[in-house]
Amino acid sequence: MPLPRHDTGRAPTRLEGRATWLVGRAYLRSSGLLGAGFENHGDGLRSYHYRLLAALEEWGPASQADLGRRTGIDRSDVTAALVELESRTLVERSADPEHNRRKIVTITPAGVERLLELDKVIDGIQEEFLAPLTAAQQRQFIRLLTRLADAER
Amino acid sequence: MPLPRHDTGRAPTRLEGRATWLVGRAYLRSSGLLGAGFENHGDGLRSYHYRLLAALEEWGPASQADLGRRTGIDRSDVTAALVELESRTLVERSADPEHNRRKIVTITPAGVERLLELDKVIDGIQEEFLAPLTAAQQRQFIRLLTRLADAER
DNA sequence: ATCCAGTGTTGGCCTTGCCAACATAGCCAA
DNA sequence: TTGGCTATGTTGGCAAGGCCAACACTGGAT
Repeated sequence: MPLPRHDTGRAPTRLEGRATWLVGRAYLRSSGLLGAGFENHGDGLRSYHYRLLAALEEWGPASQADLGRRTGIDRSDVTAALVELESRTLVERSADPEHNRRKIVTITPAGVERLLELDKVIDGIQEEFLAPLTAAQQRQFIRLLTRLADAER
Repeated sequence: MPLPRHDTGRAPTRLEGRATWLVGRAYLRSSGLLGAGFENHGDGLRSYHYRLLAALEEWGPASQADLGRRTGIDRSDVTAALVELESRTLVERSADPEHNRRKIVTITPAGVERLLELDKVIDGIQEEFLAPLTAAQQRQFIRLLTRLADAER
């Protein structure tokens, strides 16, 4: 999958030291590893699918709108991803009996199974991604990163 | 300036703690801030333009192909960005006398000026981005990030 | 003289995150 | 009860960023 090159040459020094630049490069590596992981072991599923399966497994059945709100995925993208998941019987969609427009989405046993497989793959990628750091550094990195990721703006 | 929402709800817990997820969120925040900065003070220039100006200022005149190799930007995108920069007279392109097909790109005084302005904007964004961390944490974060960003794979 | 590698350009593709419009369903108030 | 408001799922599209392929050249190397 689209994995950036940056084959040759270093970036201009005014970029090299900047946090935003480094975060971009780290993200590039991260998403490269994830992309490769999904490609090799994901059977065509993408990160959206994983997120939705995880949400369903953790919070139980939900409407598509709820799913979108809680995962931060747009309604339209939720629809598309669920259609895909349903076609693989990893998920079931049924009409809400008390609200005919709404659909209740449920993860199937096969969906849970697939989710656990993906978990393993993704855990492996975490190790690979963090490999350049010692265990203590990894903990520290995640601590700092959490602060930054959750910041107000 | 596409800035993600994630209005409601936390992510599933299996995502929250993972480094790749956090890096993605941090990158989202980073690129959101950068996008806003370019939008407000960038006069329509984007990150490609900044990278090219920076490369030209730091390494001096270069051919487009060299520029692409050294900044990691695709040849075709280099062309498009340079056309834009040239139309604002931030850059000059002239035929290489000893290789008629090649073009030598040079940054103009106005280009340097614009670059320095953008530098200020981007420096401000660094502060904003790193604000949740103490100064010591910021140094540590950048150190760890550098290791991760530059890793082999 | 011929082939090959490099150069700039055009045009296209894919992915991720969005938004807008639509038809429909339920709800609340007047 | 009727009207309006909001919520829901769906379709279709858009934009930015990162790519690739093809093309017409140019200059060297063989």
